[in-house]
Amino acid sequence: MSTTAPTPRENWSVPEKPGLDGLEARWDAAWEEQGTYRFDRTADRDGVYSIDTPPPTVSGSLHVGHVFSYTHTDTIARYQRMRGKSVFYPMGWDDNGLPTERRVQNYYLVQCDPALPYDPDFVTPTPVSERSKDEQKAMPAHISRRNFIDLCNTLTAEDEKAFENLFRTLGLSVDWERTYATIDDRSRRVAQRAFLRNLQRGEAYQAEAPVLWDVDFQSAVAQAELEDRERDGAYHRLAFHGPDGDVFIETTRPELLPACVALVAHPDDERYQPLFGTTVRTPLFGVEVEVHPHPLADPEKGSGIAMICTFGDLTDVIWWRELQLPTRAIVTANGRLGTPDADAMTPEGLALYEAELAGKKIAGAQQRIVELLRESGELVGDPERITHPVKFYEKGDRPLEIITSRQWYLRNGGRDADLRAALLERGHELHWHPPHMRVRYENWVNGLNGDWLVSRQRFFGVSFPIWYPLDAEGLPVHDSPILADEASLPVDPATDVPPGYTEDQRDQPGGFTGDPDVMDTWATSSLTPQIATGWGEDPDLFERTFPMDLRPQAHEIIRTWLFSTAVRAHLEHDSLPWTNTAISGWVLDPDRKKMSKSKGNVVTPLDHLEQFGADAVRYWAASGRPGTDTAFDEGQLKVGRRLAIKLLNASRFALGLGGGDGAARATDLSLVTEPLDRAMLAELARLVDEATTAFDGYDYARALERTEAFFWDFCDQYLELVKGRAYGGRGDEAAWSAQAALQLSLSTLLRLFAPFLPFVTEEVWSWWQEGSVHTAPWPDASQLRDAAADGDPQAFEAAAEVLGAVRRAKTEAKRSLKWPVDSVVVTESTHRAAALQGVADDVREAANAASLTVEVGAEPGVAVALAPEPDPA
RNA sequence: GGGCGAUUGGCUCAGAUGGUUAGAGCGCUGCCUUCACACGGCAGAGGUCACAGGUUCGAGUCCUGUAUCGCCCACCA
Repeated sequence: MSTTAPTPRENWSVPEKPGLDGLEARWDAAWEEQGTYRFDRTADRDGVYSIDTPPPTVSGSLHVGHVFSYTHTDTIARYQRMRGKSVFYPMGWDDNGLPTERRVQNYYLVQCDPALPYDPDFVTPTPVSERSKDEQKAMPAHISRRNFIDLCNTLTAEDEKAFENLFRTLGLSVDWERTYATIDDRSRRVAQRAFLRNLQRGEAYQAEAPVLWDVDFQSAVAQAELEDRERDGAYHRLAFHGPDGDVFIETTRPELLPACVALVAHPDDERYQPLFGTTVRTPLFGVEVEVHPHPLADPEKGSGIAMICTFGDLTDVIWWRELQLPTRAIVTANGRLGTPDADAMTPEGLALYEAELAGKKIAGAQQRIVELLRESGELVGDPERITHPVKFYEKGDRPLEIITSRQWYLRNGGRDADLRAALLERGHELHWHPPHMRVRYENWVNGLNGDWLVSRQRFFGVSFPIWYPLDAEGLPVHDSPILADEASLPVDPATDVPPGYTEDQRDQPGGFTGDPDVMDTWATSSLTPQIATGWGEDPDLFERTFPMDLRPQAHEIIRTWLFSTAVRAHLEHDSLPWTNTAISGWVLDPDRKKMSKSKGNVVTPLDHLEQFGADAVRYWAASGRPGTDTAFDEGQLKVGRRLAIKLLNASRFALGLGGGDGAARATDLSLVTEPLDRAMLAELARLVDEATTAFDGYDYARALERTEAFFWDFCDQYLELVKGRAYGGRGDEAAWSAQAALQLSLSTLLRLFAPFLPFVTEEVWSWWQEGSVHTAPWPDASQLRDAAADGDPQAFEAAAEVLGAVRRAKTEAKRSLKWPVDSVVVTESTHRAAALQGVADDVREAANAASLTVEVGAEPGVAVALAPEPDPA
């Protein structure tokens, strides 16, 4: 059973001079007022299409990349809506975490000091950018944690407004009544509830262990947040002293010599086999360290024997753990050398260390220890300069250190083969668009080297809903944490009191203390499906929307966001969080570099929206293939704008016929009798099939490209061919056929374009149709085929070819296109000649020809005889 | 080191399961102020489909290798 085309109104109103200006504001307001994109929660799960919209980091800048990928998702949302789904399309704001903290610090020039008490009279500072030059150079003001969080909330509220404005102008069909923020109460409640359940099922645990540590942020960071950066370094050749002579190792971290706990070489390395089990003395400090064999030691690297320090890199951690070595940590949380374990050094070594190295920053310590080693003769030769990859926190400025601390972990398969296999299987269950992106997920899962470290030593984030009892000495008993009741969530353990205690017991011996940490931002973001669908908050909504249909996101955060979300849903619901994921590419600048703020090549989208209009910007974005990086091209904006204008004008023509009296011919498809009209509709039916297939496969770009190609052909060929007849040149019935075909095709084309050009299509729709084009049904090919009946696409093709030949003849003769033609003689094959015969009158009229004859022949061709120049006399 | 993707006219890109003279748009050139559109229309020039082999009657399209670019991953002392 085919759906019929929407019925036009009785009275049409086609503007004299249609334009694009102001459409965004007008229709955004109308859609808001009419609730066009409101989620209909009476729909059951099968009738719903739910989208796990990426919450943009609101502390970041508005970026053309946002426009790009959010438009892709919006085209899918609009398509699904027109297919009759109730689209659940919320918007989240990611305002939680370090980027916000850092922005607040810089914006207001403040620093959070958790030791300070809350100041209830605190006044929001003037933004730095509005201060005088002198004031800008002032030191940051120290403020309490709660005041700091207030500032974070103030600033993110402003940022969120800017984002919403951008997205509204862009025409995202988001349900703006369904927004959330990753720091709001609901998100915090969900994050804390999920964590408590992880803890109760044994999926979350705490451990005292070496962790990667950013010395500037003074926080642990997770594997997923690392990046390698090439840095200059140098191999320093150091002499260790053994009973049978010196042993030489090479190191890029000589300042960690005081933290050296052993040497290590490959078990098969004959050069060092005699040393295994013996001890050697470290340079400068004279500490006895044992020489161990271990297969991870690479005989090819350096001198083939390495010093193990606690801790220079992740390999050190493995060796330390597997060889059960002692700990001699010297790097402190703030990136300076601290006090070593006195037992681990000779008295002379300790004295040297304290006099020369203790308290120095790492770089200074390295410089000084190299001087000392040179003086003692234990540095052999000159350091050999190299560049090598060094691990950084992706948002950090200094290399990561490894220090030992107590942290919360969440199991993610990094230490558990079964869980890892289950998560790989989830990756197979998920439908990836494009499919090859799954490999990145698998690479990541297979490369995990530990569980997910979820605690951060920061302030603006979701707290752990945990307290610890304090023993008689006032020390926390970490092994018996006090958990919050689910009903009390969200809690802030710094201000809320755990069950069974009173506030006056806080931080008192025998009392309690709150867990001071906050969760990793991904610990909240990994729950966006649960947050958006009301898990544990609104069971009815959850039932109708979870697991969600689509997760759109960028490829560089497959390892973080996509993976962590899959982990949480697997643990909590034993399911995928969504059935599809659409991975968008990046926007590149014309030099094919990824656009980024630091490179200063970011194009701001607001200017382009203003200059070219939202539909044009969306056109450019939707031309980017799924998962493909796309160069920013202002030329495409012009093309998009031209398309939108063309749509206005072609519509004005199609609807303005017959005196613009609003004769709704499209309701009576039996009116379509002319072969040309039927041929065009037959091709249009094919287009609908193609666009539908493309959209079902999440290939919005293909749907757009095909629709656009058809439309230009429609304008350039069909409209010209049909014009005379549509005006009534050959009688009412012939005109009605054209008018009905025009109305049907326009209705179809507007709906095919609606996901891409929501403003101009809605504008035209409003001239002659009831309701919104965005809630109209997606075009139905079978209805078009009914109207096309015996329509032969070849008739349209042949007509266009002949018209082209006539135009060429006129152009070559430098005549205007309306120049009269005496005769056109077409020679064609039998079938094409027959097809052409049926549309000959349309072609003759469009060519302004006195006669047109079609002959059957072996040599196809078109002979055009132009009318002669009129006699000037 | 492992993997993924890309390489088509000056530029930005299409070319699904291999099949007639490789397509658009921008830019360029020329013409046309035509009653939907000068925020326009019509037409034209312009391509050894990165390179080298191979499969096939036939390859931009499949296979192998090479090069360049981008990205992801990896326990680089």
